[in-house]
Amino acid sequence: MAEPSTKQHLYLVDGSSYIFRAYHRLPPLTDPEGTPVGAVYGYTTMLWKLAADLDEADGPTHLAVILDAGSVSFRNEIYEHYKAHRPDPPEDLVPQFPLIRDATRAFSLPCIEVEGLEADDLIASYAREAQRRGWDVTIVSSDKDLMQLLGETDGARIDMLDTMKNQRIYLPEVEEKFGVPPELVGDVLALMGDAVDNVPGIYGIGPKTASKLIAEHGSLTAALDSAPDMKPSKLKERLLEGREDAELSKVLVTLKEDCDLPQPLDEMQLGPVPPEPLAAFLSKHGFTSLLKRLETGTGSPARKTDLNPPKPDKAGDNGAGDGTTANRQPLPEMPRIDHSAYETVQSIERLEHWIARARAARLVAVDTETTSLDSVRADLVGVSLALGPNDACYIPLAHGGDDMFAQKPEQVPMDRAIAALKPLIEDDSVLKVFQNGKYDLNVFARAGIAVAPIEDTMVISFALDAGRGEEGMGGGHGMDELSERHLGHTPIAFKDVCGTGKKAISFAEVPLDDATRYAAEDADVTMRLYRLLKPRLSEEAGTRIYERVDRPLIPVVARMEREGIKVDRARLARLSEEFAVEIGRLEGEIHELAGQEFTVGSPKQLGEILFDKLGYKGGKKGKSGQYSTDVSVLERLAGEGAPIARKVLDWRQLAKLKSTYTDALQAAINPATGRVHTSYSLVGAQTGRLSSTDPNLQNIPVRTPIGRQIREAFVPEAGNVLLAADYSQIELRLAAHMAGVDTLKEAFAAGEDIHARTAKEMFGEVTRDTRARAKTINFAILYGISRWGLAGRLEVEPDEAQAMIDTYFQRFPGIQRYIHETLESVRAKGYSETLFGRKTWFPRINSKNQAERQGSERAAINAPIQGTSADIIKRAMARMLPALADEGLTDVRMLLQVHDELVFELPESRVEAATPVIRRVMAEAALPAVELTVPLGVDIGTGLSWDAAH
DNA sequence: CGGATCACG
DNA sequence: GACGTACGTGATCCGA
Repeated sequence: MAEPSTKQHLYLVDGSSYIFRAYHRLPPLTDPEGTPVGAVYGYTTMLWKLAADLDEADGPTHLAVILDAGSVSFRNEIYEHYKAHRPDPPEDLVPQFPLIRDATRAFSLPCIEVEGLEADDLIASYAREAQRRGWDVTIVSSDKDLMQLLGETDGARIDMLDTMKNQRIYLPEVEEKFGVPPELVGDVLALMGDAVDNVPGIYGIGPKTASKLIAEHGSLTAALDSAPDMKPSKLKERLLEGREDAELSKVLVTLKEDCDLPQPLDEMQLGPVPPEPLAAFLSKHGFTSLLKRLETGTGSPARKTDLNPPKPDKAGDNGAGDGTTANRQPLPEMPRIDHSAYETVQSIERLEHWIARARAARLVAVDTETTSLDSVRADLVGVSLALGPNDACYIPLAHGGDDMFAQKPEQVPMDRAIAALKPLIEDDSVLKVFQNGKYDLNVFARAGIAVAPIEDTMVISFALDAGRGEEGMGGGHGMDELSERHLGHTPIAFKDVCGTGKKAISFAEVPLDDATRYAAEDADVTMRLYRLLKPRLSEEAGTRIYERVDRPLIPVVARMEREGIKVDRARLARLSEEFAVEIGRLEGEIHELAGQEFTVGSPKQLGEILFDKLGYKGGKKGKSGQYSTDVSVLERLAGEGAPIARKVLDWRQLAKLKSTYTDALQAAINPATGRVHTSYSLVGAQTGRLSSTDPNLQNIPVRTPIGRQIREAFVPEAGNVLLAADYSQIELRLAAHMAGVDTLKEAFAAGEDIHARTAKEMFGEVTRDTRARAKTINFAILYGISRWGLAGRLEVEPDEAQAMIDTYFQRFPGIQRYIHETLESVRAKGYSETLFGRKTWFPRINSKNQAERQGSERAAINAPIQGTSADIIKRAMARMLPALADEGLTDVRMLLQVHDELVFELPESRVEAATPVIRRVMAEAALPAVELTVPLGVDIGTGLSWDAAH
């Protein structure tokens, strides 16, 4: 081996870690074919710069790219959880992994990966080998694990280069970050752990403590050995308890420096880059500025002798499905979205053609375009259909606006199109796939079309992935998010087509070519999502909840939205006025007491008035540095004789009622129906509950007399009544069943007052006070109790609260076991389950962050109970109208759902007949799937307002 | 646009 | 080095 005349300098590029960082720092570019290439572009420019540094003083003479191969390494044999909790890479990054290899080949650079070895290990081994030969080495990465390698041996130096920050990393930088020299970095890492790689470290020891300990004792072993002699402290306990974790972690973070080297160092020599494959690559992905530079030779990259000839490129055809790589979630074989493949259907003949094809396929994705987000007000503008990837069309129906004299584009007349589509959309042998089908059902309903049968990708996603969102990755079920996550594709944004804010235009004004790209793409994406998600239902046990609970509910909830509920506008207006007068009066008094005018609605100003100006005691600032002025604080001040506090409380109540209810509800009345139509979200709450928006009719006041006046404004049509049916204590009943608490089950069976019974068990006697406390404790149990939380609510010391919890567990054996078993199961599986099989995911259940973890634990205790209750009322809703119809009660309308309550409107004459049916359907809603060991009680009332029906 | 507050189950 | 104590929602207002 001849000694080189000048010093050799090997650059080792940590390709895998680079691409993750580039992805997050660069905008989401796509190439001409629609493949996301933002990270690849960053990677390409980096290689360009490195290769161009060939003749620089400290530049590379040799260069190789090292990649991770696969997701399992020898470290998993040592520790099965290693890197186990890494979120899957973002979907628009996945197709870029194979392109990294393409880019490297385009530069004719060696690209090295070995199954079972991480890039870090290969880098370490190559670096040491080069160092032995007396070469300098630069590791192009910013991975802290690699900092262990830095330093100089026999004049051969290893350093790092962070190209993103354009920063050299050497001993001072390591010292600054870890407070120790490179050879001790591994020891620090072993103590502190690494949440991203799931290296445990020692629980409760962070970077600060870890580097302090290692710096002080000189090594991990010495630090651990020192523990027994330390004076008693949390740290001492943690060190003693965590010794094994730390030793395991040390093994995990130690780099393997003696890997077999698949390609000799000499072959990594860098020379001028041959322009040919590079030009082809740059042009394919639309990197035009680099292409221009290559052609003009300005700053052209260097090249190396061609030892790694590019192979024929197959992966590039699809950008996905290249199963060779860290691509752990291979995309299905679908061609990329191609907007030019879509058809604009402008004649009845073409429409008939598409309808015939859809019939033959028996499966079609459908999407409607309208004038409004409010499905009950929306007018139909067009319909899109998709039969398969890129096989989609858009049928414009009302483009050109409603100006009768304006020039309108050629389109099938609305009535002819509706007449042609109706038989297809109503055909029970053709499955219609929607994304959020409830919306389209309402739109079609207004056009006189009753859609069935349907599938809904949004609802399927919810059955599979509720709660699954993690840091940096959305967990929603909207089309754009699903497309990003599952297809790696960003659909055209609505705002790019219609604009936003004042300049926004109606979809009816969008030119047909833009409209077609947008609308047909939505149907296309929906069909693609369906193909991907539907098979997962059976693979991941989602079929039961989807088919038996959520899917049947879609048309039922759509119908409830269309029904709406009548509100008495005059009554609300009167209330608004009364509230306004009272608010004005209180405001004057508050200003008087404060000695100045200020914005009463500003918690910031109020806090300063109360605690700084007026000098009341006990002001507590939160982390925003602001005094808290919430009810509990103001109640306390009022009790301590601060007259202003009571007035502010009254002011707040009225201001809330006026702005959120009396004013807003009047504005929400649909002029066409004279009723208020809420929109329910089927995927809003992670537990499976519905949520209600625009307006929210699930939080109409009920707890105070003044608030209940608002309920009085919810009324039936003349000759009708409102009927409210609610489950009594359903969550406590379910808890008694699920935890198998005999005492509670017996009490429910006997129809006892459950809080009173709890009081008797807990305190020996039932008084107003003990019953109230028992009620609080019952709820605390459902929500995942902590002694401090309960102490705060009951205004007792944490010790006393703990004693009550102990008593509760003792009196109601089963509860503690339920909590323990639920948590164990969620920790192991990652999700909780309801009695009907609904999953809720808890990605933070094993978090190292205590607050985060405990939060997840409380939610996980509650989710099966709240979720089972939601399943039950949903089943009742799906059965309700058919059950009533069976009794000839076709004029009962189901209007609202408020978690454990259903509200109906019906002719007064029907109350007697309907009441037992409603009661039976609700009480038996769990059957036959689940046989509960407690009865479900249902309270029913009727009246001429929602308030009176209670 | 986030925080504070408060309406509901 | 800390931390923040009850589950699940949505609407409104203030103020940066």
